[in-house]
Amino acid sequence: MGITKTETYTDQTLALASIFKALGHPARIAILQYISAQSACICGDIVAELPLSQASISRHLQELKTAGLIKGEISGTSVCYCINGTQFPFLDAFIKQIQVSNTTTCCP
Amino acid sequence: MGITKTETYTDQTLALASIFKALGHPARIAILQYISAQSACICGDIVAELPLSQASISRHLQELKTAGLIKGEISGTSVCYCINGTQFPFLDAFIKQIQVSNTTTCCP
DNA sequence: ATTATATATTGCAATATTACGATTAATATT
DNA sequence: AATATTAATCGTAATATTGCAATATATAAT
Repeated sequence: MGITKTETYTDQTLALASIFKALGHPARIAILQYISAQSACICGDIVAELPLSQASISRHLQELKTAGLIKGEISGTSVCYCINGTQFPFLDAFIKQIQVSNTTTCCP
Repeated sequence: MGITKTETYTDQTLALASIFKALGHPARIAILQYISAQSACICGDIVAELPLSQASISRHLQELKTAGLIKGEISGTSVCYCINGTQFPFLDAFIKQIQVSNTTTCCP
């Protein structure tokens, strides 16, 4: 029914899932890659770069911000977006944790 | 509109997004963690472990398998699931790539 | 062969996501 | 003050996801 029983999962599991969910769209991957590719941070020319409307980009940026993957600073009439690195070690740890078990034992 | 213009993104971007999307649900995170927590691989007692119906678990397992995150081997009447480690270095590389840019420069 | 067990698949219904156009809010420029 | 620019928000339509019940399939045990 499209409902997820959030109370039955640990906070960590829910947090991981929500961050990965934010990464689970090509537009948001592309936005992250674009922001990270510039040495300085970028404002609204992400709109010019991607084949999406300004409204759609804005929504994706909002989702990335909510997930804690980017920060946005208002500078005059434009907004400067940058990578927020705080969540990535968390993701990294999860990936490593899963990966390690793989190398030890698996199906015979 | 729920449509994603797949032709406008690179294959790599699409691949990353689809793997992250598969990770973007707490049930699937929990399934991965459960499989990896066991030293040997596990069959259908994932159903006993999580508060979801057998059908729902089956769907999630299918999605994880499609994303290349797990493998399933039939052994008699049960299926043995294991982590498929091939995709994780790919994810790891992406995360590192984004993270690096963060440390160099960001909003003043 | 029949029954039991384990997993997969299918067909819904409820909910969420995605994207767009239009509008709004806020700051800059003239 | 009037206009332009930038970004967020709202409303709407199309599509996808999620989860359950029911069913199907396949192997094991009796």
